Amino acid sequence: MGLDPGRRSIGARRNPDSADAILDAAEAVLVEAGYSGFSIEAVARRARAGKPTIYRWWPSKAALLFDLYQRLKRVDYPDTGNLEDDLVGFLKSLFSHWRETSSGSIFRSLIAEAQSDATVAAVLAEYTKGRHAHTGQMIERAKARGEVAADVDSTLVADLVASFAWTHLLTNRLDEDETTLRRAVGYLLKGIEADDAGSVDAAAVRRRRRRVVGRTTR
Amino acid sequence: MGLDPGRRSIGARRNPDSADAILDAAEAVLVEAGYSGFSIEAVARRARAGKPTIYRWWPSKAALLFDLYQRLKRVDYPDTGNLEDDLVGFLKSLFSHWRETSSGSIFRSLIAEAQSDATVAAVLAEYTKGRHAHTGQMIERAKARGEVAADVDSTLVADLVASFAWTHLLTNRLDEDETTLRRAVGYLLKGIEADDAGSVDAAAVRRRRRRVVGRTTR
DNA sequence: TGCACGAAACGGACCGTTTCGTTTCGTCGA
DNA sequence: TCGACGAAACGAAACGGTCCGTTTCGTGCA
Repeated sequence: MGLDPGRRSIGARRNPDSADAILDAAEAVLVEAGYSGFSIEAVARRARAGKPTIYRWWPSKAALLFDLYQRLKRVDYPDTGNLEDDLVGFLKSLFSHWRETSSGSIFRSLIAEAQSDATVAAVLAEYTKGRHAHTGQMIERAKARGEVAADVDSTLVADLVASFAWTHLLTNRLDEDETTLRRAVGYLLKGIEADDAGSVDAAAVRRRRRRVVGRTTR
Repeated sequence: MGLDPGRRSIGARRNPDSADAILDAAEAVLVEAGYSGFSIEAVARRARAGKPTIYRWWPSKAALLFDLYQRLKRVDYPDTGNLEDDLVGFLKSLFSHWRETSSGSIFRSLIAEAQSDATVAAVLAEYTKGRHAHTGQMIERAKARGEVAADVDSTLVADLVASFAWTHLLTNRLDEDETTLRRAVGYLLKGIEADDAGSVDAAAVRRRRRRVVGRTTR
């Protein structure tokens, strides 16, 4: 929370009831009216608060959304000793959290807001960097167990996983069943290439990489 | 274009110059002022057109954006005979198209707009479904060549590839070099799991799939 | 004569800010 | 110990501004 930055001496303190009422109202407005109906005026009305009070503590609509999101966000980064289960568990946890709380709407709104406000984009980038680090650790653990190749870029893998989650959030597809999640994770872990004949050994299969420069046709 | 639906008899026809001027102005405004500055008023001002003229032909800001996007969109779906090259080529083509024309800004705006307007979301979903079909065909071709396992869900793979593209668009990361793209595609094609010892054959490596039910810990 | 056009204006919503009177709460002196 | 004082936060109202989507008007083309 952006509380009490430049307090000098005496005077009334920030009213925590008011702050709570505003956050509660913000969440309610977002859920009931959606992102398009989410305005500072609407939040103030609902919270029976003055607009200046909101602007005093939150510099922008996005700051309010961020506080709102962090008030809810609790997602598991499982550690089962098996990367597939870790990733599937993470996605399941994230999707249901987004689905069943207002977190989904909030995060969607933040991403949308970031498209028209560079400041929000920067903060969001910082935030997701931290999140990717968590996911990356799951992969690094698997690497340490010898489950994942040593030269794998765990940041990039985390990026791929998060991308999947983001797009499904943005396109209202948070209802994927576990089978689909497991399949998607499976592709990432084991690839989609055919096993060829059973006689060819693994290394050879993977080494068969044509580096054709590939003039792209229309 | 949403042109001339209920024309009855005589009278002045739609002025194509005006339509072009509006689309040109819309593109210019979007590029110069960004999505936050992209308003019907601004477009009308720039095009020296009346707002009613715009509203007459485009029911919403999003419809204008769609027309704008389709005026530019030309992306390659390469067919090199090798899936990795196809996918990398596709991503390269898409990223550079988004980067070097106004397409990127336009599509970003469309996605953002879809977050606050269900109609736009529906149209966008329809559109992307068509695009995924194109990507899916690349995978199906590879399947026909025996390059990809027969039971792979090509729609889901297309979804993963598109997700990567979307997030990079939305987070201003369209400048990935070919190496990174190739790596990302490689993970999807070949997986990230370790090859284990060189002695183990491919099928065995891939068959070693632990289906642990995996109680997720905190 | 019918329709598209540009221009102007409409009421309404929201923006971010300012003004006002009130309330809350440290502080300091009596 | 207590009450006056002042700084700061508060709710309410109003500001000028922008944009929304619509209506009205006069002009011009077919």
